[in-house]
Amino acid sequence: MNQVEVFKALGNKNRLQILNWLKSPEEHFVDYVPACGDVDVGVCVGYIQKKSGLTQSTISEYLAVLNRVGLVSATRIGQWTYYKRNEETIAALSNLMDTL
Amino acid sequence: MNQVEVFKALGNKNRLQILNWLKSPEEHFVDYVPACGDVDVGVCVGYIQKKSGLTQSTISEYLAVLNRVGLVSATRIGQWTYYKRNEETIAALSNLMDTL
DNA sequence: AATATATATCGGTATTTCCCGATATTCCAA
DNA sequence: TTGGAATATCGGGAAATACCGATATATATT
Repeated sequence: MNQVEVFKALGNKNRLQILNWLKSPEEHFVDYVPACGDVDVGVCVGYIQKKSGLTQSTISEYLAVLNRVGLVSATRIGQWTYYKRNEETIAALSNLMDTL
Repeated sequence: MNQVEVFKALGNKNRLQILNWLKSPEEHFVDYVPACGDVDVGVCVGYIQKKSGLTQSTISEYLAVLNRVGLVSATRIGQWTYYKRNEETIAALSNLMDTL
């Protein structure tokens, strides 16, 4: 995990917001239904885009940033890409903060 | 504490480095001596500047940034300004990470 | 094959950040 | 009170980031 890059990714209110929304999709996304039955793959780009009010390209870019630094993971299913939090990285970062 | 601003402050390898050096000044700064007897006021700008290799103005600016977001605190004594980690903010951030 | 939908990528402008040199300010010492 | 030392602030060029619209790509439907 690249600390500096992770912090940069977190240094933006919209990305921070997205990360927060993804904590409880059912609460934040009206139309949300767990995508693959029992396997939770997260939330598709379109939902996040609508809720954010930013453009599709911007959100796609932001999700790519979060994905690149490992804060979320992506799953492509058909024409949708689902993003969900990568709790491992987030936990690792949390631990790292204790030794910052 | 402004999360976004704190993360921005942390999203720079030099500032992250400084914060790390300040964890154990006696270990990182050759000439370091606790400035005010038993009261630890931290490390003066000059020491940090020399170790970093960056210019005086840049370091002064970086320390101001860290100070503004509450990651360090400053104490002016005579012609020196001493900076030390603000463990309260750092701990608060660490806790906040758990609920990120 | 043609079309529609979801997402990614590209190109661009405005803003911010990085880091510098020069200058100002503050305090101390002679 | 003049000079020197430590730090802060100012002005700026280069690079990165924020966010957009337009276009490309991939998949699904007909």
